[in-house]
Amino acid sequence: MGRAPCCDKANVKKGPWSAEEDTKLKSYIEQHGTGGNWIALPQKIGLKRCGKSCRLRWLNYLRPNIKHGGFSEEEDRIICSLYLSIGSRWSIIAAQLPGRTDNDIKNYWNTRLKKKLFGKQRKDHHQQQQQATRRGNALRHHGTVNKSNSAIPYWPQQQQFPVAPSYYNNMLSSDHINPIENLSKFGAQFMEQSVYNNNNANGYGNGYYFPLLQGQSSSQMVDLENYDMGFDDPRRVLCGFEFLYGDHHNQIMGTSNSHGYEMGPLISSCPSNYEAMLQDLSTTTQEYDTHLKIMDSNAV
DNA sequence: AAGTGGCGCAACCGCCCCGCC
DNA sequence: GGGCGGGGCGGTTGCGCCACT
Repeated sequence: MGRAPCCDKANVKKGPWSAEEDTKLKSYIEQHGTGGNWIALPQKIGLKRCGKSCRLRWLNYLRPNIKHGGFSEEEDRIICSLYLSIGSRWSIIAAQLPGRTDNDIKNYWNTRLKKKLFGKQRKDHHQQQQQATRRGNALRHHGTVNKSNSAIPYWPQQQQFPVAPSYYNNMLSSDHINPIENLSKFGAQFMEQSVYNNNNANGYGNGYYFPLLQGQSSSQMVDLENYDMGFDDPRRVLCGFEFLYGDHHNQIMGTSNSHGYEMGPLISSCPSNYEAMLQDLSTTTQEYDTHLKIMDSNAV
């Protein structure tokens, strides 16, 4: 047996709120507060709405100092880093962004930011133009940007490497977070070790994964024997995603010892089919190098 | 002009948490 | 301690708008 509904579903109005309903709800709460009981609130005001609906309307739209749309780069960055840390706990993320609601951030993530970060399959130029036009129109329609911004290009395409296998999770004591998977989602690049060194003479076999360092293209070889940069080496960055390592830094990046550099355990093992996944990638190394150059030129 | 598909957003649904009795 | 019920939350859906065919 399910629990009783919070209101009489047959006698409540659903769908978009009218201006009159908004006014009623807003003026009442501003004068009397919620009274600590949302369920009873609509009856007091004379609204044929579910209490939960009233709460949602107030929190997401009517309460003061709410911002809609127009997310800044800084807000993007905060959302991304928090999402990586805590996942889809939108209320907590929203608490870090004054004026933003969890619903707004959730929508923003699902409709735009996710695409920006995950990238999409490469589409032909025509399709990208189409999407840019449509998005610009949509933004104009909702009044979030002015016309001068309507021609902003579609989200840049992000090179996608397959995510690390889930059994890495077992190697983490704290929680379910899989750093490689998450870093990959956010654009961090990992290269299969055999790309750099095929002879395995140093004890590293195929199927080991290196973070692709900033400014480094997949065509550049890395000499494992001399791959001994310290933790403070400025080259040791993952295209700007190093701030996302958190507690898993050593597990990803490994440690230095008297023999030189050792990859972290999360990089130094993988299932045999991972290589096959890599081979299935349609994007070639050349395309990726081009992508890097574009990123570099955009960064200037 | 009509149909179609993509997109973004508001709102709903249903589950879980937690305080109260 | 256990049940109840309101609040809170994340996932999902519905709808309007627009461009394109």
